[in-house]
Amino acid sequence: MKRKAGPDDATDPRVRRHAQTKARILREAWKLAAQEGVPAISLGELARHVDLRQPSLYTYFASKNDLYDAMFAQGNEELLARIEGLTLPANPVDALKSFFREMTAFALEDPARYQLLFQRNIPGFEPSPDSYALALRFYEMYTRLMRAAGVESRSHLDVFAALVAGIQEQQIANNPGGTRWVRHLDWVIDMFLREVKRQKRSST
Amino acid sequence: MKRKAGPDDATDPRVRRHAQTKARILREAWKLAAQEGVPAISLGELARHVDLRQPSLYTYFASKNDLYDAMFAQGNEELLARIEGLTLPANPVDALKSFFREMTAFALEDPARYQLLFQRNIPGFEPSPDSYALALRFYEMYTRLMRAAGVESRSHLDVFAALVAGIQEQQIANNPGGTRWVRHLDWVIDMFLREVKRQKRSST
DNA sequence: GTCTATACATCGATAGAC
DNA sequence: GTCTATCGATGTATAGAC
Repeated sequence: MKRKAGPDDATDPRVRRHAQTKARILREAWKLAAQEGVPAISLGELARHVDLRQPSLYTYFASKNDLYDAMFAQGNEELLARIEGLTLPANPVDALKSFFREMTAFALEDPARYQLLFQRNIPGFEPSPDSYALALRFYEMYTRLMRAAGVESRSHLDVFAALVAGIQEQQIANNPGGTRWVRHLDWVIDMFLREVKRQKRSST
Repeated sequence: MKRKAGPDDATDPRVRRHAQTKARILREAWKLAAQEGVPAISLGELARHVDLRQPSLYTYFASKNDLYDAMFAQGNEELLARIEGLTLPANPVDALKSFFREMTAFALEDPARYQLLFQRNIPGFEPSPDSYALALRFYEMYTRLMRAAGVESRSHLDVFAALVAGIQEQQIANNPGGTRWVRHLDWVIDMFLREVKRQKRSST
């Protein structure tokens, strides 16, 4: 008995073409975001770059927020694929360094994407629960690696994430393309782990 | 011989009134910024709050950028007044902690002001040279105190500023009104100074 | 110095023909 | 699915009367 093709059937050529155009729009949206920042994307400009009229975009995204949400989800998927694809060293400290090296490379190669995923300044954008779940998966990986390196408390997790974000943000804002800040990440990690050990020692 | 009153003469009642109205506009602009963020300030809304029509604002500010610049300068002057008004402990480390305690309090009491002064995300705003000179004075104070505490290299100054900014930004973004991040500033300072000492020791 | 009126631009979103 | 046409709102800035 032949199954009737639903709107999600990837073999339906109309569905395939729809998905392809949607992907093309997203690709172009990332390009625009890289040039002028995510908040500066306008649907009119985006439509011109994909050879469509601006209202036609609404066939693919119900609203501008929907477009942002698709970008947010895609960015998180890219990040997760890269992080989960890493073969991490057995040594937990080295694993942590590899993790952050990869994450920092990801941040620097597309600051707009980093802004969308981690700074979330974009006015009027709120990620959907489904997209946000992807972001949580990254955070869980972070906590797991930190725990393996001896960092357990929420305070320490909070502070360390803030320190790393601070370095990455200064790098992107003040020295794009360089390494003025991020080249110090390794010793900052060592410094922090030493401090955690020290606090544990002195609290007993 | 009586001096002719120029347009800067503070005794000229018209000049005084102009300055007062300008100050009132600025006060209201800060209020609006605190509510919806600096970039969301619109001249129309601002005019309504000071009981003027929107075009009348152009008597006081030549453009929106001029308004931002006046806010930027005023914010920096407030910060400098607070910092320079501190009676700092003789111990350089304690002095550094006092300095950052005051700066953090300043940041938390008006996140929009902090954003304008230190994050500078505001689209289309570029501070004038005069205003920027104020920001440099703050940075000089920072370097002076750091040097007194044994931190000399540009790398260390860079990294530490990034760490502090990271903590402050996470605090503002994720826990406004709380102390989830900033309550750790003191031990982060200690940790950093210890690390600098350690690096000096091991490099000889 | 303040006002009315308006120019001028940009933007997101919808209606409805094809 | 794409288009033209348009709505409706918002925004900065200017012209010119009073």
